Amino acid sequence: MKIERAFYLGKSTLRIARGLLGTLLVVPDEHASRVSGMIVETEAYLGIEDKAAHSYGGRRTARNEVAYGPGGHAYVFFVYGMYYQLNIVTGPVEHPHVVLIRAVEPVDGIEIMRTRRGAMKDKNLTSGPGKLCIALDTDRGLNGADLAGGQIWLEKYRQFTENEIATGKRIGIDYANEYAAMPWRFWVRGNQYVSRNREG
DNA sequence: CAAGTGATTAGC
DNA sequence: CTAATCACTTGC
Repeated sequence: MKIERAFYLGKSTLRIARGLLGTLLVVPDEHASRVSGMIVETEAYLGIEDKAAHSYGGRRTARNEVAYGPGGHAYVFFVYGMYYQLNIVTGPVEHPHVVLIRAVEPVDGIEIMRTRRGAMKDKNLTSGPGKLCIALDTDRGLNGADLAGGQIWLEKYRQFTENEIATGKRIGIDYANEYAAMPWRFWVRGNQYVSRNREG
């Protein structure tokens, strides 16, 4: 069952980032009907105040424009000359909070993911933000896509309890000074598809 | 551990 | 216009 729009419009992006663990990220596919993975790792980016966020200080560019739109849409951007990263926009209009999807566990269409990822061990198929975008074929064509539409969406799948979820600092944002230490990364404890195994 | 990669951004 | 940067991955 598709996640309802109200969920994405919630006040606390941190709660949404936690709540996304265990939901299924689904992309339709012409060969396999659909390709999907269960979200096992997320990071919250808290808009204007967050030095690690693209919208820090109110920065507003062509790239991050969709983050200023209403929650419940995909924000996809390109980085390091090679990789896409998939985010979920949260909160109301003019409130540029997003949740980065850092890792999923393959559920539907694993054969297609193997083809897209090349000669890779299964545990490397979707265990990172760039990897999962290749496996699920989520590129800039999905930037701004409505999660209530038919291009990409999330479904309820599993629930994790408090102690199955771990929290720590975010990855790859050391430039963000005091915000680099904020515990805004969430992951499913012990899951082999989490991008790195470390506490924090 | 460092190279690769090019869109995006800020700063002239 | 130009130069620096970058929410990563892979292969050495």
